[in-house]
Amino acid sequence: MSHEKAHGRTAAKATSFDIAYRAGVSQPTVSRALRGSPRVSEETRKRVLAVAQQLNYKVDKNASNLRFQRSSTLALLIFEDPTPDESAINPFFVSMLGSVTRACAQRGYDLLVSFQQQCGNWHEEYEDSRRADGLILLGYGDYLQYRVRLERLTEQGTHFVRWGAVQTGQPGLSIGSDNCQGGYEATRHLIGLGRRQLAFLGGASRGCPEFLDRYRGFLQALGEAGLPATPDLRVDAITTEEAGYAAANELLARRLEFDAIVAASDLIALGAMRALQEQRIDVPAAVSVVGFDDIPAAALANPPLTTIAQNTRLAGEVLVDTLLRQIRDEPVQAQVLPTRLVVRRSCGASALRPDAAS
Amino acid sequence: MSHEKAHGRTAAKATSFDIAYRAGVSQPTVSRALRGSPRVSEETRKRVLAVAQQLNYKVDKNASNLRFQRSSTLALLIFEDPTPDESAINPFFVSMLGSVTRACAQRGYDLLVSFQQQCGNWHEEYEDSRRADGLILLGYGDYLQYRVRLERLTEQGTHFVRWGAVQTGQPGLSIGSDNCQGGYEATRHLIGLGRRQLAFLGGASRGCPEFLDRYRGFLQALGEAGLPATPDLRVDAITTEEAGYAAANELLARRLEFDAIVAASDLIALGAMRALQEQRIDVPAAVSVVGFDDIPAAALANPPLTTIAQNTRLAGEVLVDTLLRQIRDEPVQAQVLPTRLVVRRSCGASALRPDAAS
DNA sequence: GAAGGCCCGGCATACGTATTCATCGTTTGG
DNA sequence: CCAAACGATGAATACGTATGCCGGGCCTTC
Repeated sequence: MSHEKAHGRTAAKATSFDIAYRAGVSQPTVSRALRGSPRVSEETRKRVLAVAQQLNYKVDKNASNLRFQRSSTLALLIFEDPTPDESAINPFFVSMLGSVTRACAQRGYDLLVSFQQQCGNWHEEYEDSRRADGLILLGYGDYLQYRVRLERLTEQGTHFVRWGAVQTGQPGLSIGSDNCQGGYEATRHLIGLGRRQLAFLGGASRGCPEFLDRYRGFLQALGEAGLPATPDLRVDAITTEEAGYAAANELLARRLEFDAIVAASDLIALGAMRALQEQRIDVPAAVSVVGFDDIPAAALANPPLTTIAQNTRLAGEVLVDTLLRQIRDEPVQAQVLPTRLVVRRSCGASALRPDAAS
Repeated sequence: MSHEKAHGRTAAKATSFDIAYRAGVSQPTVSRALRGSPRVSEETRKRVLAVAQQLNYKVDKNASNLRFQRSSTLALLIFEDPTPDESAINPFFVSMLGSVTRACAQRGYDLLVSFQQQCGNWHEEYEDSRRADGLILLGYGDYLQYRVRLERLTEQGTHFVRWGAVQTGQPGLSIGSDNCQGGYEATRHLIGLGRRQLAFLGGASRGCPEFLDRYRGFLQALGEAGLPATPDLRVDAITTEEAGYAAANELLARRLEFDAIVAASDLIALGAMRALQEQRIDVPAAVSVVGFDDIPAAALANPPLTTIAQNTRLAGEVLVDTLLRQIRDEPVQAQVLPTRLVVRRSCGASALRPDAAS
């Protein structure tokens, strides 16, 4: 009956030996009883469980993991371009983080989260030391040295999945949204609203394959509609609000006619809207704007931003499931997830004309 | 020289015994050499390190933790009111997450992240099973059952720190911003701009102590300026954009004069701005708005939102350091962190008159 | 009535590391 | 020249769990 609650601090955590002693059985029997082995009688199991609960016993994860040669933990590594403000995390990644976290929890895995500078020897730190059974890599890749690292990971037999553009020849396994489809849908929507002179903001110069795919979709939609692709209506930008602002101003400085902007990300789109509004250009009356990602700020913007939503919830689950399958040596494959057009006011769908909704 | 890189998958990870064998020493010597014990000669150490590097050896965290009876891991538990969209995480918590993550990494600790439903037996799951050495609790507390849990944690001797309002009589240790000071600064700023009829959006009915403190600061500033506190100019709201929108509409429905709104959080403020703009009420010309938290969307809003910034970077460090001290049984104490007024356009500082900046 | 099968549970051990204690060889002081 | 001190290393063991193997009862069956 003595609960061993010392004065303020519990003396020592109960072990399976303690349970065994009080239940009048051996330690292996305790282990079997708790793990539901059929080799222990129902009566004994009940007794053991009762004692375990009474002593507030919990299996020591370290010992258990050591025995099992695993960690029942996954690691989520988020790569970001070094930002001035360390706490400003790309909102899209945040959404993924929440989704991955929940997917892990549902499957009985813990999740280790780490933000990585582009440098550093992260590739050695996690699975090698058995802190995690596998890695989830999140980030727009700087494909120069990044790729080399991925190759080392595969060499070492590390289990990992990567979020990003699905390309052939990539080392390792990639899961990503159908960026091309997303860019296509966004563009087609604008064309359906009567827009004819479309600009694209978001770069390929840094080689971000996601943005490149979105641009491909943009071009495809233009082509299908018989509209010309004007190279000068495309401006480079990385995915920050400031870059979007600068890109839009650059676009304005070129003094070309345009009545719509497809931005490669919501942050770019928001920056662009700010630039337009500063110049008293009405969104959406004069220029329609569409973003990509559906970050929280998109819905809060003024006007609310039409955008292409990525299914982060599904993405998290697919990432985790794929990784777990890989860990269990089951067959796995790259996967492309569908996107969804979210119509809000920045494209002027209601103001212009309500057709062309698919 | 044989690297043991099998075909695609490394046969088995190297252990300290493998290193020992190849270096011609015993396993304990390897351990000592790697941990920098002075009891091993410099020559032996070099030999061991060389072999370890060659075999890509990493200390097995599970075994090491088992031996040390710790996990070198902290757990961050984020509590949220159940939201419809699971991936919509309160942006302020996200900022804290980033900060805590970095603070942990700097101190050699791993971070386990978990989002918690308000129910569930999380309090038993982490430290009891040695998955984490301590807990960081983040969330606006529902202080009904929440408090009971905290008391159980202290009873069990679990190490934890809580982010939130610092109150006497709280079980456990709390770190939080000076919410009262923040509310005071925000209000005084508005008064300094000539505003005289100030409304407050954000509830105390649900007993959120943070909001209550912000309201106290609001009242204090009003009192000092000799302005009356009109009870009807206060509307309840939880911290979502929708709640802010609803609260502002409720306020408008009361048909009272007001020329400024102090919102208990940025999300509430953004919702309120949306409601005002829908009614063609100009922000900041007709009504100044101030928020609280400085979430990313605040800067992106139109007009950009004046707000009270919490020092999340400092907060993360203090949380982690305090927790680590507590784990090491060093003396610790609750701490209140300063806030900072961030002036943007929603309060009309530039438009009205540029005085009263402190 | 004896042999075999089955059900339960205990004994021994392995997982990989870090520390305590003992050992062995060497150096130094008397 | 011997003893004591010292420095470097190895042997043994503990951390807590999970499982292979074995043994002891009890029931069944011929």
